[in-house]
Amino acid sequence: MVQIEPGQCFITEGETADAFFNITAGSAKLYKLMADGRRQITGFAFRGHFLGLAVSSTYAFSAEAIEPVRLCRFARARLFRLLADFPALERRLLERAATELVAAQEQMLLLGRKTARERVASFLRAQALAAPCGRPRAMVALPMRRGDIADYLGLTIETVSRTLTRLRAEGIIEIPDQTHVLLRDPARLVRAAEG
Amino acid sequence: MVQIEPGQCFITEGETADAFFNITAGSAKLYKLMADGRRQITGFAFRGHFLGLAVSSTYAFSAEAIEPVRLCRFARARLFRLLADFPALERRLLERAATELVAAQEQMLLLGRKTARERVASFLRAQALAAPCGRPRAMVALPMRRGDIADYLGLTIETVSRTLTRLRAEGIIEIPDQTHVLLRDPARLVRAAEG
DNA sequence: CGGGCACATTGACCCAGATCAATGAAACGC
DNA sequence: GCGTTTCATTGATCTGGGTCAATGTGCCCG
Repeated sequence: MVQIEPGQCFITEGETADAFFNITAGSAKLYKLMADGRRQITGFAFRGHFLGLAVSSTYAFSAEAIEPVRLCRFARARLFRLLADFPALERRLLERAATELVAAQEQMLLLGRKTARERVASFLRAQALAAPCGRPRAMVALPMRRGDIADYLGLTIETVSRTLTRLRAEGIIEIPDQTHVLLRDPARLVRAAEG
Repeated sequence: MVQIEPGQCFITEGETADAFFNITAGSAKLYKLMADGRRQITGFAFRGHFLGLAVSSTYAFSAEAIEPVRLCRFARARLFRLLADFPALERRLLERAATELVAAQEQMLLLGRKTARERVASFLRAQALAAPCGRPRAMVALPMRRGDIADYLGLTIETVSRTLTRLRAEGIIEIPDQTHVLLRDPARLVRAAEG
């Protein structure tokens, strides 16, 4: 059990993948960097997320805490022993991987084909649905910075900010503070997410 | 064992996911559609590829043959029996899923942050590496249409065409015919893929 | 309480790539 | 052999979102 403070990196792309993690609390961002500093956030991870299931010998992405993170760390060898002892775990990991693949495909559609407005609306919708608790909530927590949202949606900070402002002007959302968005008109948000 | 002709769709997004496929020959494109017809190709599938491992009850994407495809079709229940009988298969699927996740993350970086030139160069590079045979080849087969490449890279047909023309003008590639590209200067191609 | 810092918002302008519009160039049926 | 269809290429123009540049707005710490 390890505690990671906000801004601290606990997986680095390209390093030897000798461990496997399970987040038990907090939130983190997963990202890939290009040589010149361009960054793509490939996902956010919350409680229950498994990380570092690398097939290759090195990690394919980096991970950094957003809010304080607590995580269980397994050495790679120990993971394989666990998999051998508990077949149900392997099934569970396979299901998780399949779920993540579906999410990744949805994100490719977003990045490749959606407008800025559709991306931001889709993101807010997804955050509302994926929230730790069960059913979609009107109040969405955004623990990440605007720059993180931008790097997740393939946009710039300015475009994210302008788009949120426009959605607010249209009465679709409210922005009580920088880390929260209230979905005032979910139906129109869904329409904005499609086109 | 089923035979699918080019242009024929054998998985449809949203339909009940009652089967699981393994491609034994040919090539296919996997894609998601938006209501207004915008399309994102999330990947291409060749011999050996597993398809349709849906966690949810419906397929998350459609699949259509590019070249004639031969595939093994398993009913969902039969897959679960196979998984129970052959634990090695489950491990294999988990590895495949992890590999696909890594590829999906790389594609998110491409779609979110790379320029048109970098996307096309990255694509050619990846096709050279992923070719059915082992080591990277100079002659890359592109069985898909320009429109498929465009929808895979989040570009338009025109931009793909212009970018290929420019890479050829620079002496980085040759285009002997519409379905083949010869990598004349792999080192510069790699540089073009990064920035 | 007030200066400084980190982050977000807003405005003015620009450009990579989209769109619109011909023009090639294979492949096919007749 | 020769229209016809389909796909790719090329050119001209337009625009959504990027870039550059201030301007807010908390929040922390002395």
